[in-house]
Amino acid sequence: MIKDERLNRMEAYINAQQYVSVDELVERFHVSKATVRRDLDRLNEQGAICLVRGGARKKGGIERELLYTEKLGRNREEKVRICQFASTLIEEGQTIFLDTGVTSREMIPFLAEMRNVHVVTDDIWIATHLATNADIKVTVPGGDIRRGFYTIKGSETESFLARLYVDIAFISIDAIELEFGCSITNNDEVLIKQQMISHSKKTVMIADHSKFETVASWKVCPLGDIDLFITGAELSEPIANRYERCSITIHTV
Amino acid sequence: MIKDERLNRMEAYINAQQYVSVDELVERFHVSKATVRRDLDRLNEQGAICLVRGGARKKGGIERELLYTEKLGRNREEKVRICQFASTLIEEGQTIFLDTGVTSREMIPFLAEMRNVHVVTDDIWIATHLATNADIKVTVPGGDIRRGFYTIKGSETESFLARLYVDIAFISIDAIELEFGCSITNNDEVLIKQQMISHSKKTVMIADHSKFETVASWKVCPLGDIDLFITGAELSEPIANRYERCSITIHTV
DNA sequence: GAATATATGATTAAAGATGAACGGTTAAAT
DNA sequence: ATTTAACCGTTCATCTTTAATCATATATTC
Repeated sequence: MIKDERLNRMEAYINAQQYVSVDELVERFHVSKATVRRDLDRLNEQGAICLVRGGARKKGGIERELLYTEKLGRNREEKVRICQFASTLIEEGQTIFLDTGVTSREMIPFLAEMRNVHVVTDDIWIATHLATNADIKVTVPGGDIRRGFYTIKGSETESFLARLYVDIAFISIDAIELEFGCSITNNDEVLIKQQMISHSKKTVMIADHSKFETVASWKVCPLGDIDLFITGAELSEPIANRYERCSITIHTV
Repeated sequence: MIKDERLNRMEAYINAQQYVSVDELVERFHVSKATVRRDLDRLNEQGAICLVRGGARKKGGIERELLYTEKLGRNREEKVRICQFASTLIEEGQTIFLDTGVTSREMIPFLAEMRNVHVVTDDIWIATHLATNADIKVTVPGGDIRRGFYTIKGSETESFLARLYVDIAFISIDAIELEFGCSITNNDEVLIKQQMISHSKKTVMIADHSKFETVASWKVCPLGDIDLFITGAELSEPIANRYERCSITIHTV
């Protein structure tokens, strides 16, 4: 086994077991005590575990896992704010559609705190994480997986969503512009997004401020189709005002 | 094998395995250490993988979850053997169904090395991992997620699978017994498994030896419905023979 | 077909990782 | 308080991995 792999597994093992002795690790990883100690030292330096006499102990809290995701993606902190507000719109007993995308992922922790909510999502990454962490009903449409993006797509997806009507559709988008409306780079998802926009009591767009005043290849809908845009306070005042003047509702958080 | 193909496969293999040593790659691709290193360097430059001492690691966060199950799962090594053999049954251009379950998960690395194969699975954990690691077409049925098990189920799933016919269905099961046949503990999945068994040219059961000679609550099908059972060599000779005498085909690995 | 570029495998020195041994330290048992 | 056993850190010899160089083989280009 590669050293790096051993370190990773050791960390995972310690986290799973709460506490492990050096001898136990020697057995499990087939290395000498000296090496185990060196490994534990290293994990300790990284702040991954807690050294104790005779072995190591799991470090309390989730701070490390957060570090991972924190690095992922631009404007993550803004996305969290957007989703926090978005989640307050959801009421007990409602069915919501959660569109695929990295912004939508930030909804997971807030959905995890809810109970009587039914989430339909075309993102298997989100579905998988909701299935693990949340105690709510999760449904996915059928279809083909778009590699790397975890998106379910295709005719099967479209016919599934055609039969679905939800209370709120949370849609994410690549570009927002007054003239061209909402647009995305991938043609495959146009029909799906359109369907969810028309098959929902309320359509909410979750998009960080960088999406405004840009245009992508494929038009999804005019801005008027969206009931509410949620974006970060980073969106400049003049731009926001210009949209408001065209009767577009933007909520900045 | 030409260089470009080797690089592609190497990348897929590393992504599927999480960690791979230089020696392992030397074995697998029949090239020298020097070449493997050069290949890894190149993949690293492209940002496709992550170099570590002794080999390479999948880029991005290591799937901790996989590492957990790897250690915690019973008979994992046997399951790997079973899946390795099972994967050899798949031919170029075929569509296969891969049933939900921990055994099925071990198919992922072998599927990751294939190209022209279409996988349909009712397990979003498997779908997510194939979407990340493998370069093959993946399809999921629509339906509700069974919490903690990552299984897609419900009437939507059933109607989807009713419209599907595959070359090989790889089914996993909780219990196998001569009289009662194949059975599972969860009623929800009975119909789905039945549908896949009848809607496939060939039905292959992947089950570790501990499943034999046990009975679970819900009958799925008689043993005769299964074309081939694959299990570990741990299955005792007398038991295997008894099944063979009843015209049940068991392949032990 | 010759010249050039690219790919591969062998060799080797330097860096890194490992395991054993030893002495000092700590914690528990008496 | 003393003893005892386990634990920890250090040092050093050994083995593994890496990176660089060179020679050979294979493709490409003109």
